[in-house]
Amino acid sequence: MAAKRPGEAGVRRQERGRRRMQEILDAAEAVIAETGYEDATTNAIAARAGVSPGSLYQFFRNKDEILEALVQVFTERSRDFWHTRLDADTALLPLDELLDRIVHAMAVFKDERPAYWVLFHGSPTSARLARASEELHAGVAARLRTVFLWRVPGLPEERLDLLAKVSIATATGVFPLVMSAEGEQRGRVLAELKGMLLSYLGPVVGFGAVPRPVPAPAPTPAPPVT
Amino acid sequence: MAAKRPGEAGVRRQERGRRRMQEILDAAEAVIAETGYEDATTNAIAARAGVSPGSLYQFFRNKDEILEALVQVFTERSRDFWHTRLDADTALLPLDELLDRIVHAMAVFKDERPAYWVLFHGSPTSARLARASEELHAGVAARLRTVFLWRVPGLPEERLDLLAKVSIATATGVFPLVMSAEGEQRGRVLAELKGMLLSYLGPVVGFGAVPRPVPAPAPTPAPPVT
DNA sequence: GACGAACACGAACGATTGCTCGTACTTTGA
DNA sequence: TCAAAGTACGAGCAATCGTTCGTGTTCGTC
Repeated sequence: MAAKRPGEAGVRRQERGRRRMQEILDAAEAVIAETGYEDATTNAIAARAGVSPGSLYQFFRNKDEILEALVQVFTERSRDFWHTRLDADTALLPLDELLDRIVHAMAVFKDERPAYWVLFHGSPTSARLARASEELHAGVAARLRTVFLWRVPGLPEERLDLLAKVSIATATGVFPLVMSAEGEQRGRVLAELKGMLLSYLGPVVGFGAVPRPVPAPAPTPAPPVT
Repeated sequence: MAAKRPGEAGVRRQERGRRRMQEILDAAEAVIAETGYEDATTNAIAARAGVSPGSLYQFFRNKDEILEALVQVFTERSRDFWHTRLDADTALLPLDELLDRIVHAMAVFKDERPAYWVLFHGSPTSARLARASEELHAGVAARLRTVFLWRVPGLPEERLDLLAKVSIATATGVFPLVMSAEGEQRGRVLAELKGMLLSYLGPVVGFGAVPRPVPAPAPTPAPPVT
């Protein structure tokens, strides 16, 4: 007889089980990257993971719970990614160079993790994905706020939030255009995106390099690096 | 016995039939607006139209053909909409005023035709909707190119195209943010969008009002007004 | 008024999908 | 060593959805 509900707390996962969960999440990522979330069948995910459909439900209560777990993984991964790429020194660079790095990093991350992009972009027309993308956006927005704050220490919370959100929304909107462009054209579209963000952000966070304002302790505590 | 395949050419539609087709399209629009395209059931559309599921297939071969027809309707509707709102005189206004009208018109159209927005925004993560949104974007892009050309007659085709596409992509990206904002905040986000487009487009198409360049005949033939 | 075509109905088919269930093997811990 | 819990299987259930089909009604035309 089955002992306990799988998603419930109080299930003492064995080593083998934890490995399986990871395999399933990896499979889900791959399938989602190929077919999109709505078309990613639970059976397809199970097959991709080399596992029977039933086993899938030993670890996740339903399909949505897989999405949730994946979003959590991506949130952490994205946080680490941006933390290493957007440190205090980088933030103080001339704005165009900073944007260059950000936009370039986005492209890299997108190529490396296609499923991330699917969830990150998850359109507002799909209720299920809307929450996932919101969560992923929030993670990036938090980092952007910190970067902006490094450049302009006095910026009020509300303004920071708006700047970050609008910047992300812009990039989210333009990026499909970037990815659908071929060869040379892609660079040109990327340049437009950078130019747009530059002229939008410049007047607020400054175009040039920013001098170290204070030798005081860091404004935000460093997160644990993994 | 059933006479002919319904979607096929050579079906002599009666008055009643043409009315039914319109009712079905209206129903599809309403259902899509409420649930999104993927979740818009053919049965739900039929029920909404006050028609049996079978009758639906008297007029459309399958669900995708309904989408196609709807896209076509929207393309025409959108063309008329922007043609009346973005005429030659409007195009020569100071840029910030022009943008004000464009962005405001978008919001109006979105409120009036929620389903249009669903298809227009159709994310690149859904293969089916991608084509639909591309088609709708193309329609708006054509009008934007004309507007830009009115302001800067010498602008090369390629540049025009890029400007139009990037502008639309930006608006597409930021608009969900606009619509999710409440009350006062919405105006603030809209202002950001306008500011961004202003600083992006200004250097190319000019910030101020544009004087009538030539009293020559209109550069594009006026479309038939309905 | 009669014939064919268009219109209309709605039960039900076939395919798909998320998920369950009965069963059996493996690991853990006492 | 042995029972309880964890892991694994895969056939198949239940529900949904797009679509078909047999039948009956209305309309256009002569």
